[in-house]
Parts: sequence; C-alpha cells; structure tokens
Amino acid sequence: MKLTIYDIAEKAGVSPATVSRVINKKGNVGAATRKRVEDIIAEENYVPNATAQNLSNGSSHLLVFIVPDIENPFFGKILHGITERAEEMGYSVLLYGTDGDLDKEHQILHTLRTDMIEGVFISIAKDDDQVSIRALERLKSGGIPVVLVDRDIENTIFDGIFSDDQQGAYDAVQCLIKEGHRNIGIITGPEHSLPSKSRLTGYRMALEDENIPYRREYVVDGNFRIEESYRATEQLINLKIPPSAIFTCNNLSTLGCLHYLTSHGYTVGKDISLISFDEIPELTYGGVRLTSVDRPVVEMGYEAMNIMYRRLTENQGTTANTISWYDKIVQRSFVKTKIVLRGSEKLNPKESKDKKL
Amino acid sequence: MKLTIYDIAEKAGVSPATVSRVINKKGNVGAATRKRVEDIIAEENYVPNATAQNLSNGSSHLLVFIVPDIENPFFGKILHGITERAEEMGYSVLLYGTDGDLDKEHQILHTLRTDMIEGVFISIAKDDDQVSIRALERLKSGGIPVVLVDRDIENTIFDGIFSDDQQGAYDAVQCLIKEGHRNIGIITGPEHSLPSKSRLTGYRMALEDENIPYRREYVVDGNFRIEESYRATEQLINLKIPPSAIFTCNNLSTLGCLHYLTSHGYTVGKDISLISFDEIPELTYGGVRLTSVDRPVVEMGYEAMNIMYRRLTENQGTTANTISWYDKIVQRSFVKTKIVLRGSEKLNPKESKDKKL
DNA sequence: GTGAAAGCGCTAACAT
DNA sequence: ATGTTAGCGCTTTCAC
Repeated sequence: MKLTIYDIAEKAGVSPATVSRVINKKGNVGAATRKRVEDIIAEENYVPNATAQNLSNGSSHLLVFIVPDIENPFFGKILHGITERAEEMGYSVLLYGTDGDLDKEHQILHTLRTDMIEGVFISIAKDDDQVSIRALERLKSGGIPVVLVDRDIENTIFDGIFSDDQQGAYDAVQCLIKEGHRNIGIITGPEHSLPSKSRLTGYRMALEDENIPYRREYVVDGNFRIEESYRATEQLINLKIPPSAIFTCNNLSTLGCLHYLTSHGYTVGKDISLISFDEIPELTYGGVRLTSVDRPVVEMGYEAMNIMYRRLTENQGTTANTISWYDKIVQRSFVKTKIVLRGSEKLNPKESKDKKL
Repeated sequence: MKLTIYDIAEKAGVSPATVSRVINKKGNVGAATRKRVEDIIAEENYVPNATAQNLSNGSSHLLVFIVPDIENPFFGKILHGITERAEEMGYSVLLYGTDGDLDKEHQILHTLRTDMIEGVFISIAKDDDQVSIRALERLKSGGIPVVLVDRDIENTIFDGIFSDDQQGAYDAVQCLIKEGHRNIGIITGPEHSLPSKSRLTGYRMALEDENIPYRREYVVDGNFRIEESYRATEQLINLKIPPSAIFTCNNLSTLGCLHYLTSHGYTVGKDISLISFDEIPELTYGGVRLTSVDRPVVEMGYEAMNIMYRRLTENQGTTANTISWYDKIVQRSFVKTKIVLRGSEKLNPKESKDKKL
C-alpha cells in the first residue's frame, strides 16, 4: 500500500540510493536519471517516510512549547509568533499545556521524547522550581536548546525572550503619579514569577523616585488570575484609605479587578484610576478605554524562534560530542514596553460629563 | 554518548530483546532479570529512542491540529480541550496555523508528514475548497482519521464536532423579536463557512416564523473579522432605515461592530440592541454586558479528541490493509447553544437612567 | 554517475 | 524465560 523508496527505485529502474539522492538533492545524479525519478515520484504521489528519515539522519525538526495557560490570549499570540516562524523554517511545534500545575510540568518534562525533539520553548510555572530547572539543564546539556519564553529564571543562563517588565511597570506607576495619585494599589502576580517580581520592583522604584512611601497594604496578590484579582481588588477597596489608582500586573489581573470595580459601581477613569500591564483589545473595542502597558507579543514569539534557530544551526560543523554552543554566550532578548494612554489613568476628568463617551 | 538498548542489554548481561520486553512490559521476563534490567535503566537514566520505536512499530502518537486563527480565543479554548485530553491519552499534538489562507492550508496539508502522524484535527478555511477536501479524503482513505472542528463541510461524511449554529442564531434573533425589534441587522461570516451559513439560516427562520420580511440590505458580510465587521456595521447604520438591533455571527464580528457603535456614540442596550454569537468574557468583566449565544467550547475540544481516540483504537484488531472503520458510521457530534441574557437585547430600558451601571 | 550494503535503534517472530 | 535475527524506510560511505 504505502510506497517506499524501493518501489520508486524499481519503477525508475535505478537503485534506492539514487532515488535518495534526487530526493535530497545531494550527490551527483545524471540529468536524465534525475528527471525520470522525479517524474515517477510525482505521478506516484510518493512522499518519503519522515520517521525513517529521522531515524537515519537523526533529526526530526520537531520543537515543543510548554505553556502554562493555553487559553490566555497572551500565549495565543506567542504561539502564533512561534509557529509562524517555525513553519517558515521547516519546523513543527508540539504543544503541551501545564495549566500552571507543577506536577504536570514535571511530568511533561520527564516524558519528553527527547530523541525525537530538537528544541524546547517553555514558559515555566515557577521561577525557582528545582525539579523543572534540573530537567531543563539536563536537556540543555544533552544538546537540546532550551528557550525561556516571557518567564525568566533567576540566576540562570538559559536563552530566552523577555520584556522589560520593570521599566513597563515603572512607566505605568509614574504616569499615575503624574496624574496626582499618591495612594496607588498594585495587584501582583504569583510570588514565584520573575515577571511579576520585576513589575513590583518597577512599582517600588517609581514610588521611591517620587518620594512616595511604599505601603505594604497597597500590595495585594492576584496570582495572575481573574478570580483572585477580584478578591485582591475587594481588599484594596475596603482599606481605611483605599487607593485612588490601581496598577494591575497582567491581563487577567486587570479583568478580575475591572470585574470588581464595574460590578460595584465604580467607573474607571472617573471614580478610580487603573493602568493595566498588557493590552486587552476586547475592552478597547467595547468602549472600555484602559491605559495599558503594551508590548509586541507576537514578535516575542518570532524572536523566540529566531533564538532557537540559531542554536539549532550553530552546531552544524561540530562532531556529536562537542557541544560547542553550550559554552557560547547566552542569547537573551528583551522587548521594550510602551504605555498607551486612554484616559483610565485620570480621575474624574471633566469630559466624562459632557461627552457621550 | 547516547545509550541504546544494546548498551543496556550488555550491562545487564541479557539480550536486547529482553530489554525491549521489560520496557514494553510485553512477553515473559523472569522477575529477577526484570528487576536487574529496570535497575540499570534507572541508574543509567536510559530513555528509549522514540523515533526508532515509531519506525519499528509504525506509531508515533502524534496528532495535528490545523487551525485558521491561532490568536482567536475561541481556538485557544478548543486547543486547550484537545491537548488536555490528548495528554491524558498519551498523544501529543502538533499545531499548524493557516491564518485562514488557502494556499497555506494546502501547503500544510500537502507536506504533512503522514507517516509520522496518526490523526488530523482541522478547522478548514473554506467549506468547499476542493483541494483541501481532496487532501483530507486522501488522508482518511490512507487510514489517518480526520476530525473536523467547528467548521463543517457540506455533503461530506467526515467525523467532527460542531455546534448547533442554526438553533443558536434562531434563539438570538427570536429574542430580539420578542423585545419588539422588527428591523434586525445581521453581520455574517465568510460566504464559504458552514457555521456562518447556518447562523444566517437561523436568522431567516426566526424572521419567517414571526412573519417579518427578510430584507437583503440588513444582511452584511463581516467575514468573521474585526475590521470588516466594523465596516459592515457602518453600512447598516447608514441605511435609510437603520436596524434597531444587530445580531453578530462570531466573537470578532461582535468586536468590530461594537467598535463602530461605541466610537460613534451608541450605547448598546439603550440606543441599539446587540446579540453576539459566542461569548466575549473580557467584555463582561469590563462591565459591557452583552447578551450572547454561549456554547461549551473547551468541551468541543474534549469531544474532538474523544472521537479521534475512538477512530484511533477501533482499528486495533484489523490487518493493515483492511480499513474497517472507513465504512463505519460517521461520528458527528453537536453541542447545544444557550443564550445568556444581559440586557443588550433591549432598547432604552428605564434602568439605564437610574442605576449607576 | 550509479549501485551495494551497512547501519540508525527498536520490535517481534521464531528458536531454543 | 531468553536469545537470534530479520525487518521498519531511509541515508551514506565505499566501490565500480
């Protein structure tokens, strides 16, 4: 049923070796022979068996992306970037979701079919989980490039693509301060997430630079989740002196926060100010104008694949057990953030009475 | 460097076959031997080469999902459902994005490494594209199960998971009629998308059942895209007699429509009514309360994988060239839709003056 | 320019 | 219970 290289060879009256040569455009084949073989391949609709090719030349062009939250549009964009570029370069990407669950992450990392996989992208669940880190190090030293996506690991030298979280947060909070806010709340992400930590640092720096005291009660954990950020907001609002502005550390925190605010009669940009880290385009389309820290997310995906590709190809000339790239300089890229003003950083602007929206 | 089954066999003083037996827990192995081999495997940290396994037993446990719009949260949810269930069943899924581009779809379908792939999920770009359909038929008759996801093909018998689009649309439009609307606009999806067609049919049926004339000018194409739906809305609003209510056929149409409305001073549920096919949770969190046709999207992903799994396993006992399941009954599942009322189906409700939101 | 044959790492008859 | 061996489909020296 399934055609093999032998069938083609027979029909073309040549040896399998020759067929292989024309398929891979390697080695010398007479023009006439080549044509004949190509014709047969075309008319028989023959496609070489990739598994056999992989086994024979030890490469699969398979990559994997381990992602904590498949449904989060942020990762949808990253994924878009990675797969698009990967397809261009002849690679395919396998997707695994951990749902942010460490056990699941360990499980996936452990059962990874490392022999048929050439590289790993990962947005780790926890920035200091030794089991996962150890697993990644094992991959890396086994010659499988690892590219961290968005979520960095402290004191490590893995390649990766990140964004300038601290600066983004700094800009956002500074913007709020410029608007006259002194009591600024922040809804943070998981304690063990480097992006979350950096954003908190940005918040502190901005306060510090303006000589505004850092107040512990204005910092609440939303764990990068909607439900918990709803609670966090509730907590902030119920303080003796509630903040007049809130900075939310990711898109889901923003939604949770907004949910609390709108369902309790607060109008953002009027009764309370809000700046979101990461854009939520749906809100903008829906007329909810939120000032946000924007970053080129799809491009982060592209860059992740670029880094991966360099790693994958820089080995070329070396012998199998000389892991040349391992010692080379680490490839870590950072994208810049940019604040997009839409009015939610203000408080009770006069326009809110006059204009229809 | 890389260990093989021979290395393990040697260290354990047995034959490779025995090692293979303990790895696969097949055949008889003495308890003592088994233990010895297992220990060696553990201490050497040996992992069998999956490619070689695949080549040898002709199975890879690799599935692929071909999706038109990776960034659309709808597909994010489907993907979540598929991968989660797939992981449970020991399968991995490769993701390919077509961006709705037919050429890209053909390309992907053509270069699919069918020998290392066991099944294909696809949300086709166009419901009557012969090239793609032919390719899918070839896969199916080649023994590779094909499961259509959300987007059906007319006059075909591919397996698939869909939703009750017509009924969902019918309910939505009926709801608008109940609210007193007579002039109802609809923003449709691509002409060659079965879900889009069915939703349009639902719209027509609802009008018909209430003896409201179908008026061509109230039907505009938004192509399931934001920008085009923005234009479509503009077109509706600029009619001599603009509709008092709009039904949008998917999440992106809704966003485009909403964008036009909010940026032109219309308040939904007050100045104009709107019902959306598919939920947009972000809006709800943001206080934009939109009545929508809801459906269990993640569950559609689960069900897609369930169907796939049945196909994959029902072959078990048959010989290679007896494609038994090909003739078996087709597996097509439909999920029910449910309308969620939030007020946007109304017009100028008195509450809009009194309540803060 | 082309063919023969030895692997790639594993599995599964078939022997013993 | 365990070993021998012939593939799985392709690539690639090494001859001719």
